[in-house]
Formats: sequence, C-alpha cells, structure tokens
Amino acid sequence: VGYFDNIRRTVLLIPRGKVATYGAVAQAAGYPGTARQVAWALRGRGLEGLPWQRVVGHGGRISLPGEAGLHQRLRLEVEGVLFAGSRVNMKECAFDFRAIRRKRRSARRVSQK
DNA sequence: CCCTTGACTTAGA
DNA sequence: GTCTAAGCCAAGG
Repeated sequence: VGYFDNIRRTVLLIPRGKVATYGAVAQAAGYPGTARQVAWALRGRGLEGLPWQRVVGHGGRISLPGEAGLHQRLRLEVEGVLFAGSRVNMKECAFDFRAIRRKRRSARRVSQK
C-alpha cells in the first residue's frame, strides 16, 4: 500500500454534496503537509471511480485550471454543492473527516450490542 | 544523488 | 480583492 492508495481511499470517504481541501485530505490520509502531493495523485492515473471533483483548494477555490475547472464546478453543482461566487460554500459543504471517526465508533457500538 | 515539477498553502505587500 | 515569495514533499529525469 503506497501513498497514492491511501490518498485514493481518503478521497473516497468524501460524501456526495461535500468537498475537502487538498490539505485536509492529506492530513486525513496520514500525510499532513503533503497537499501538493494530493494534487499530484489526482492528476495521475486511476481516477476512474474516484470523486476527484470533491477535492478543492484552500477556502473552496477550484484549483483545476482552464476548462477542466469549469467541468469540476458543474459536477459539484450537480451533486448539490453550493457556490458563493467562484468558491465553494465551505461553511456548508466542507467535509469534516472527524465525522468519519465518530461514525465508525457509533457503528461499532451498534454491532457490539 | 541533484534538479525539476506541480489540481498546494501561508504570509506579506 | 490581487500578486509574489517561500515552504512544502512525492515522483520522475
């Protein structure tokens, strides 16, 4: 399991209608401070089945340049992500990875009985 | 090993 | 709001 796979798994955790920043993904994947490498991972191969459009820049900026950026915005709007000007409304749509840990804990509590 | 490349981020000006 | 400069770090040449 390499760096790319961990980043990939983390991106898959972001639910529909939410987004996360490169930095947040890096940290959640266990590689704090490697935001640029997250971008590198998304740029590479194997994007099929990956919700890459849910990863945005700091403050909800779209970092993908050119037409691809517009494409990303459309894909997000279709998922229900709100925009405020040229940025994602992070207050509403930023995904908090800590919610995953809470979910896991409550799931375990249920299965334990 | 050194150098370059980024879908990055932060801090200043 | 914009722009630059510097820090950042996995890959690839």
